[in-house]
Amino acid sequence: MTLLGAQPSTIKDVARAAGVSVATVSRALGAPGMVHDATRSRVLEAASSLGYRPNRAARSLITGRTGNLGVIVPDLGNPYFHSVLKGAQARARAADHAVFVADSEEQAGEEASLLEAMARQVDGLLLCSSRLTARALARAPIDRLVLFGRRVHGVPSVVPDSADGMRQAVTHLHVLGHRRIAYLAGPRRSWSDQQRRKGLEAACRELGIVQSVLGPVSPTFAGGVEAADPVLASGATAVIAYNDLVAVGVAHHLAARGVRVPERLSLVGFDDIPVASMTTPPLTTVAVPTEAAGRIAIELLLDRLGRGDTAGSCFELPTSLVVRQSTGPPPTRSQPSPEPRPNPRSS
Amino acid sequence: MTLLGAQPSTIKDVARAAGVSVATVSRALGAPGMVHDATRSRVLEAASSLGYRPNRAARSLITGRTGNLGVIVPDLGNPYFHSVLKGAQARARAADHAVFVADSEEQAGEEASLLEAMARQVDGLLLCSSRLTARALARAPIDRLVLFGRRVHGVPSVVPDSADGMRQAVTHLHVLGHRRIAYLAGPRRSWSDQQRRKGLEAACRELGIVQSVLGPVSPTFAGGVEAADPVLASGATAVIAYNDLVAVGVAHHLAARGVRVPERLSLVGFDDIPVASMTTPPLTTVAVPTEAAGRIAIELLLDRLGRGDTAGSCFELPTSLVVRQSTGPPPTRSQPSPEPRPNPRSS
DNA sequence: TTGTAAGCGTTATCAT
DNA sequence: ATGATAACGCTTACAA
Repeated sequence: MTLLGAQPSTIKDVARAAGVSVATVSRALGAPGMVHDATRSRVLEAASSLGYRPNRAARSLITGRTGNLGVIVPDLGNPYFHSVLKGAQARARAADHAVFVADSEEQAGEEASLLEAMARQVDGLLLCSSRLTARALARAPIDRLVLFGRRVHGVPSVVPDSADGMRQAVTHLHVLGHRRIAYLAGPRRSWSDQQRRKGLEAACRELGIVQSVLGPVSPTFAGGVEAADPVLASGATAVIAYNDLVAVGVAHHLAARGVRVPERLSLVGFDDIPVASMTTPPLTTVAVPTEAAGRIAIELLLDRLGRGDTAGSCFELPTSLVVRQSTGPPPTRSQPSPEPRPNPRSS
Repeated sequence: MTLLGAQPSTIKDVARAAGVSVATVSRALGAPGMVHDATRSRVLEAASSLGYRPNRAARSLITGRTGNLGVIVPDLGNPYFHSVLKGAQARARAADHAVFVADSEEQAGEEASLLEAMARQVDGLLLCSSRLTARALARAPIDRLVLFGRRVHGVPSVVPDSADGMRQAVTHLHVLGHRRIAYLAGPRRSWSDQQRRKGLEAACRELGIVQSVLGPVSPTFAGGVEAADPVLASGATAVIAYNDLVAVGVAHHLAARGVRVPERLSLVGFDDIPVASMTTPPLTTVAVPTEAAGRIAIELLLDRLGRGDTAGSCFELPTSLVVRQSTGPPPTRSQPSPEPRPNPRSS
């Protein structure tokens, strides 16, 4: 038990207590193979009885390692990143590394400044959905980087296979009978959005589906609310949203107008964040294994710190369609749905 | 611009470039009043042209300060803590401190071990909704602690005024005409739950309202789903849930059974997490200024590091009722609502 | 106002 | 297998 106010004991104290030199203590702890078994157990006992904890600063000063990892996300309030963070944190802690977390507020400038500030305090950095240009990334003040949700030449990365997820979503809708699908696009510069568009086009071409792209909209609940009317006007019988937040926004506005989902319009989201299963009806969505992503990204980072031979590697995560209740067959002509109520937003 | 691969420059390099001793460089940066103006500007120029950044480990070794703060939350996946974290992170960064974050997975044991692990690496620690006993807290391996969401004698803390929030909620329901209210309680050991119960009892006694306490339930969406039927059976015309997650769970199950909110039952949540405004109908809830809480908690912590005279202080945050659409007048006898559909969970 | 030098706690190098 | 000792980069007495 740690006594309050007592000075933390140092390696010297342990050495004295065990009757050996500090070098031996250091070895007993760090390179167990280099000391006699008997000596080591004596040292270990002394250490634990004194409650000895190595001073990280001192260690860092000489090894050049901090034992810290950093994670930068565009928005700590976005549920999509929570489980990435959770996975990252868990994996890092298992490797006895602490995790710094910072929020770039969706701004490239802020991200760059964060990068600068953290570079010296961490052994490696995980950048989630980085807003930085490939150029800026290449001249980052730290080269032990791993990217999540973005692929940039020469930087190891973990990305969800969005294109395949999109293919699954489109196929699901096709099987249900939909022939006119709209995609509610996210930020134009978003790498994920580009992947989703590619997947959409490929799948629609293959299945002979008419697709239209709406947006881009803000990748938020509010963005979805605003897009609901245009979606309805587009004539599509099903809409795939850039992400769950947008889909939930669309569903919310549709409910307020008395438009039934999925009877009148089928709705698919992306990411499978917790709220997707809490709405009425629960949202059909393309799940991304974000917690695993966080774990794997840190794994990659730790690996890179060790041998550093994973420079350009890219780990592609499988995505999977979670079918809930926001998708169904398209409305039939013989069984028309009631007229939508007047738009509550313009009243 | 930072060149890749170049060794980071040290205080020695700066001293050489400026033609002064390392001590002068150190003072120019840390105690501007102790060096000649001309000298200082020469040093500053040299430092910036070399892109000098002090080595935190070396500084820490001598000052005993790390420049880091830690935040421990019970669950990184719980939206309630996200904005606390966000506020904390922002305030810390403004004070040039980095933030470690860790997830105790709702377990006191894990929290204690995290505390142990982080104690030496941070200057201070913010514990959110700590699961530790007052005893364990008192003998923590670090005494620069601030608590959020809990009040413990001798430890500075930031807490929402839940009792008052509860009073506002009860009053709101009373004005609408409700005379039988149920409270869906959270974890028995939760400090917040105890506050809410107190507020409930006081307000109900004052207003002459019949109250009943249901639960405790798990403070999650699933907990709410499970509690929905008992709530309905309780005969109350309005229910206040331990938190928004529970309220949303109740609403979800009620919707599936065809029970209308608020026509048949009024529903109030706690916390005002983002999902509260995304449901249909949007949730009436007691808002807690969590982001401000994070900022203030860090403020308190920084203050404590400086002079250390805020030992037992407690900052009580105002709460405010956000009236949305899940509350309304109680159903009248003359206008009975339709029978609920058979329970979908048992079909 | 400035310089010199002694440490901070650890690991790593070189002896033994 | 073990010990003595020099670094690591910085702050801070103490001297000048």
